[in-house]
Amino acid sequence: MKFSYEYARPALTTDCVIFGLDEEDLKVLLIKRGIAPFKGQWALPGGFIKPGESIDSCAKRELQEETGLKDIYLEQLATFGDVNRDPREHVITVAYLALVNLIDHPPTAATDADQSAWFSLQDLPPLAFDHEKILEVAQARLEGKVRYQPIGFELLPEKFTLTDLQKLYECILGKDIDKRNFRKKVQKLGVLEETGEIQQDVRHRAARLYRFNRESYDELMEKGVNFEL
Amino acid sequence: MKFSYEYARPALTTDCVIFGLDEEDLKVLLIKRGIAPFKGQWALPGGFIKPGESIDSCAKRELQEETGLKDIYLEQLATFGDVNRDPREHVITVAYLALVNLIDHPPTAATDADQSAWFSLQDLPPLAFDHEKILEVAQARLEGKVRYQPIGFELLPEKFTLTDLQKLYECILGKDIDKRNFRKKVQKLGVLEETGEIQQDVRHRAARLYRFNRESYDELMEKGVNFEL
DNA sequence: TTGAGTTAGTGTTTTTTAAACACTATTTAT
DNA sequence: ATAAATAGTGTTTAAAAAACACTAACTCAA
Repeated sequence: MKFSYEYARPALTTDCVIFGLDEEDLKVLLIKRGIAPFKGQWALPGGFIKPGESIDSCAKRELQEETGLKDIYLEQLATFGDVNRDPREHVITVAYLALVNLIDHPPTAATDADQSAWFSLQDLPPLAFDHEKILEVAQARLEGKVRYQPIGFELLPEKFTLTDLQKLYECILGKDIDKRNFRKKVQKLGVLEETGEIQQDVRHRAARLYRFNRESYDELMEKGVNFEL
Repeated sequence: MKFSYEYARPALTTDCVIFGLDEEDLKVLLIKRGIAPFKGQWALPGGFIKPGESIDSCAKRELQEETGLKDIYLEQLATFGDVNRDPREHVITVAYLALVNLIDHPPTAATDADQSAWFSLQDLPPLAFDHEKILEVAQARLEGKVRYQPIGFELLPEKFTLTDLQKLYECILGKDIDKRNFRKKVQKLGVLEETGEIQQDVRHRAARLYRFNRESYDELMEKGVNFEL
């Protein structure tokens, strides 16, 4: 008990909503809590901010410690500060939104004994704290984001087919998209380049593989797009 | 020094970027700091969170204490937590975005000796802390917001002309808009109703006065609009 | 009272974008 | 050879956005 203050201070944590695309499905990474409160329940990865640490660094550190993920897309989502969101005391959490592709970044086991697992958004367990609320906000953000920013880079592997990309949008928006219109629109963005390669080991006609052009992609990320579908 | 913790805790504040529309111009409300650090400099209104207070309540309370404004539109903007943003110690601030119309809510003097004043966004003094950064983020949010949500209710007086509304959009977007196209588009939203009244005391043809229909407005606010201009 | 000044108010055409829609091509597996 | 699976490709129609200029109503001053 070395740190004393004149007034009570709420504790501060970061939590991270990590979305990943797994073949067909948009998933979120959860960890099973090893300690109370909510011991044994699933929760968003996160933890307390350390002295001298910025909130961004805290989010990155916790992400790596608890999931092994690093150098992935991370943006601040919102801050949740209801007085009773943590049964122990007033804990305020800054939530982050992370996107990752599961092929290039398979998450490893957590450093502490917590288990981690990917859950489909349609099939979630009950979550600790107010993490269901946070997850809802994250989903809404992702759905909005997709309409004015390109979003594939973070969720897809380096090389992907146009069908992969379309499925990504269909997952996030939760609706079917016309194949021809989608391709027209996405090609017009000018962020895709053909690799010249095609799919291997598929038992049907192989699709062409594309990659993103990093420069055009970042430019679009900056200035925004209107990508209604 | 009654409150002790095992680990150091950053202090927590809220700050508020309050935009107001003043005749022709979008303005932001600043207060002159009465105490160190940055004594005598202009800053966003805000202050420390109190024990047992949620961050939303803190923002509302500070807003009223420092500017007299209450019951105005307020949304969470983002949280700023760089270690050195406050010279005293690590202070994390949750920033809020507020919108207010200056006619119906003339802000009163602050409760403490701080002065407050409206500044045009084109003509800002140097700000305390990282408040310039926060203001930038707020402007960007406002500019984005305007494209998918109706926004006039909070910034305009109860009755207003179509030209008032157009000027509001021109201020926020920083560009001229075609009068006929604007009117077509805004009328099609279905949130305006004629009051039957016209402007008084103008030295030219008087314009019709409109008001928002609260229900349709809130509905649009909920489900979003595409309002590119 | 007349004319100059000021802002209000109003439609049409053209261009662009979105939406709807179905068949052929290529490869694998049997 | 053929059935099964997915890839790939254009055109037509409908809707939305953009460009564009004049008349109307009122005030003020000569």
